[in-house]
Amino acid sequence: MIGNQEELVGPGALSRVTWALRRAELAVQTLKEKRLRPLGMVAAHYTLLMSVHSEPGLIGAELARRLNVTPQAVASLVTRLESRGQLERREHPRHRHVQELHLTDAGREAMHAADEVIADVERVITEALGSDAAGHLRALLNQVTDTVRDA
Amino acid sequence: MIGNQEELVGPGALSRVTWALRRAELAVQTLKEKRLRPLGMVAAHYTLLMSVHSEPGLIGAELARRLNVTPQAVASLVTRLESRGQLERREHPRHRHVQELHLTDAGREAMHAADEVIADVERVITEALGSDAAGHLRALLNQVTDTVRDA
DNA sequence: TGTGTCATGTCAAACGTTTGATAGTAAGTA
DNA sequence: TACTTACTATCAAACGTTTGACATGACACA
Repeated sequence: MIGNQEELVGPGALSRVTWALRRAELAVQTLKEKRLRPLGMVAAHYTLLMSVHSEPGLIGAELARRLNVTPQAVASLVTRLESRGQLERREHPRHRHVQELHLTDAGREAMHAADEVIADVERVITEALGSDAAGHLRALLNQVTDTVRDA
Repeated sequence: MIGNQEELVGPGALSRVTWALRRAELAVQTLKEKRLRPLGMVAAHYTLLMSVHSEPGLIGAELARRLNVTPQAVASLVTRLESRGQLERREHPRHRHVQELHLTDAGREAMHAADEVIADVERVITEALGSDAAGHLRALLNQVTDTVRDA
């Protein structure tokens, strides 16, 4: 019986859910980057701008936790976006050396342009699957996230 | 109407399938790394060993394509795994300066140990979802991959 | 028999991230 | 008030990957 399992290790591993998950995420991410490139933007920039847009005044450390990256990575991105005039740091009203992040008008504009591209990618997927299956997929993915998060 | 869409950009973006996909993949990957660390291995090593195991004699360039990384990244990993004695490069019988990759006994052992960990992560997920939903999820993910790949 | 074309593998440099360490600031506590 | 404790932000170094360029070797074709 052990022998059977041994022989199935190879092919079995390639048909795992986590493998399909990795491939799908990689494919989607690659497409996003490709579509975003003409706008002079990468997915990480879009994600950051979108996050700040949906929660204005977010601070760097909190943003790092939401995006699952290190604070330094956020700082690096923020510095770049700030130098482009798309994002600005403001002093936190209560904590002096804490910085709130806010979008500038240019930042909002860039974000909306990028969001159109991302929304289109989303649309391609949901149309191919059907809105019913797409909703099901989203629910299953969220369940995976919750399951794995406390494992 | 445009106004309505504008206001929905923020919250809408966070409920997208591609967002759920990213979060799930990130969570799964993080768990894998955490479980693999005690074995002195990272997910990239496991993936490479598993690929070579399932297709012995694979060459570097082909491996790079399968894993969606650059040949240089593969070479870097191969060099490390080779120095650990888990992988070996052999001269391709027909093409002299092409290198076939083969697992050593130590490599097979390490791969199996790692696979046990990965299989457990997979099991946690499939049990939480039920094997029925897990199969459905895998099918949906593959459909996403195929859809996005030629878009 | 040359010759062009393609693919593999390697080197070097640039880039972005993580890890580790440090300084500054606010809040809770003795 | 003084003193922890916790959190934020920043600097410096290490690490891994990508990008670009190059040499080698095999195959197809004139």
